[in-house]
Amino acid sequence: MADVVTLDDVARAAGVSRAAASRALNGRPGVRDDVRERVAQAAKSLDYRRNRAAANLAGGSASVIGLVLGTDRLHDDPYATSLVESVARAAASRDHGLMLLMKEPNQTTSTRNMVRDGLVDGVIISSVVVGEPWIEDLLASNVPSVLVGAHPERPEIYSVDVENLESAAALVGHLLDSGCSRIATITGTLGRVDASLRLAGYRTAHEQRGLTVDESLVFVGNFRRGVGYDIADDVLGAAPDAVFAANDEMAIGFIDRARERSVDIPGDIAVVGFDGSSMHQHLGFTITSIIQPFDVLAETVVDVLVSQLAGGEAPTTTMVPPTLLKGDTTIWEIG
Amino acid sequence: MADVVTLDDVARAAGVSRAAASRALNGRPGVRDDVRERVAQAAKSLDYRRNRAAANLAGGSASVIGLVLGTDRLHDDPYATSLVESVARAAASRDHGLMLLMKEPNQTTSTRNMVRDGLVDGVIISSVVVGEPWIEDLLASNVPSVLVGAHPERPEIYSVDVENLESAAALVGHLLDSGCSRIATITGTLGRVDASLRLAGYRTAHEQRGLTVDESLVFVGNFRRGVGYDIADDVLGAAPDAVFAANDEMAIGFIDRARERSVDIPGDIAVVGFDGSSMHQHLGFTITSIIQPFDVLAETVVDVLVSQLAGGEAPTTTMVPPTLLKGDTTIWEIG
DNA sequence: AGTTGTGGTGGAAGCGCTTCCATGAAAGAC
DNA sequence: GTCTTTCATGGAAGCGCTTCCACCACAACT
Repeated sequence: MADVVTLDDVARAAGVSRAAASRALNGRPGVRDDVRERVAQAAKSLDYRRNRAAANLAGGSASVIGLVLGTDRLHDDPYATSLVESVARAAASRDHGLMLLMKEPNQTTSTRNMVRDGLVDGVIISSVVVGEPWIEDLLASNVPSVLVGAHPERPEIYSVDVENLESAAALVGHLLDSGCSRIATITGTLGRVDASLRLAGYRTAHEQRGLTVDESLVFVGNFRRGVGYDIADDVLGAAPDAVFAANDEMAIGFIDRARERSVDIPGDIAVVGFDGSSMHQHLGFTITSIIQPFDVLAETVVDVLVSQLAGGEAPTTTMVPPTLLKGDTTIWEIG
Repeated sequence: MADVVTLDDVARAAGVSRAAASRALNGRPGVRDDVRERVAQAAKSLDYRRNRAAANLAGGSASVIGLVLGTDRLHDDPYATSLVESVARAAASRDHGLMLLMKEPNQTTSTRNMVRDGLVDGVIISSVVVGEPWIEDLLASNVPSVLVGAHPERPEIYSVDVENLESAAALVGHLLDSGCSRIATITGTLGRVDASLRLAGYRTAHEQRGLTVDESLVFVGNFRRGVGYDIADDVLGAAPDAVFAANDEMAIGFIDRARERSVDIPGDIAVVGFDGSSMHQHLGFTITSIIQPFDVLAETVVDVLVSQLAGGEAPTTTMVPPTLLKGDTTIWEIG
């Protein structure tokens, strides 16, 4: 792969030792400013790039982060897909590599090994998998890690999150305030944090208004579009005047079935989702939803991890503000 | 990160030198079988994992492959999404890491640098980007690489492909043979190899039957669902009795619009797509299409790359057989 | 002037691995 | 029985980097 420019070359060109050059380039203290400048110049003019494998081996960082996904399928999981996309972008813009660590049949070994093998400096973990043995195993190995999505039972782990509970409560609250009284909900995969929080938000909205949740309006889903479709008949049977699906995918599934049965949305039933993923799908309509700001989320999570790697500090949990997407599946007052 | 088991430990436990242990573990010649066995035992019982950064630095391989994507968006690109998913799985199952190298604003540097930085042993490149400067640059740097999708002008580069042209021709041929006479086509992004080949297949099917293509039935698209929708009015204006969209996404867009205009599919117009991605989308119907066998494709492409890295040989171009998906958007004879 | 900082600097060690090369033992050839 | 060939084996070098530590110069104190 052609002649490689090493740190030695840079040091020589700058007239300093390799040690000084290394410090200069890595922003370590103990280098005079003019020397630092001189080294930078030399590096640039030689088109130097540090060998990350060597840096890593010598105790530095390889500048590679792993993204641990709680799923092995991307093709029907807009949330995971958007996360991958955004994190990849954010990592690249910070000159970090992104290693994709998907949940695998051989998860136990695979992901853990990538980390053990020293290929990855730190990991970003989708919080939905916290609690699973292979993740606990990973966390126990003390790799620097940041969760996407705070985990209530693990407040000590760094995390970046949107306000699942509050947002869900606001969304459902809006429905209640605009006159809906029988709001059904299709939950996400129970046991997943985001699913629980969104369900909790649903309950909170009711409680805040002194209302009691009719438990027969709570339907258990799994975040997949298919379940939204399949469960729609049951939901319709409960005669709700609104539906809060824990993500847009299930909302889409529900709407598909409802329309097949000639139910008017939002006329007969208002529908709200979560994630905002309906926006990208050219459905012909958009679902009222909470938009996960994936780009901001990803940039933040990468920044938190990178600063953690650099030994810096950051708030344990960083919140990212979500946005309300006023879609076509609810009725909005004029103005 | 706890105590790390090194090759030295393994060698000591097996009662051999580090050199021998290395050779044994890497399947290099010059080690007696019983020794090889003993080393393997020791490694297993110590739960040894080689440090890939060190291996890489020392001239070995890091067992990391890069996946170079021709897009920076996954969320509305089922093809890219499926590719990522399948390649990640295939790589993991072969104990290789997968570095995601998306096309970036700073593509020129980013991807190239990851490779230069020695983080990646070889790359898998989506052939759609061959010809772009940053890719040419990458190829010129002599990194072992394999294309997903053969590139007609670069037959010398290893590639794995499905028969785009032949499959498209078969699909369109089927429409012609079943009585359609005005088949419109919505092409992919012109300039992309797969788009050209599928269009060529469309023409070939006509030629094979001594028919001439009515050029007013050729509509230029870009593989996105939106364009399928937007261009639908024009397409319908040409009064076709069938439509061949260069991928399922555009077919979906077209169908959405056609149905809004109360066109019966497949009654009034038969529609065929490509990729088979409609399968995963719970649309309520499936589009007659050519299924890209992503898992097979991914495994093959990873295998070709890995064997290339190992210095082995492979056919320059490997073809993977696609499958016909008999969907609901064309009419099939009974039986 | 003598002493104690202070902070920039380079020498050298060493991260864990692969591979070159010299060594030595075993096996075949004369 | 000696001489060569073959092949497994271990010693040692070195991949490119970071960092420890000793060093030195200079400034700021008694």
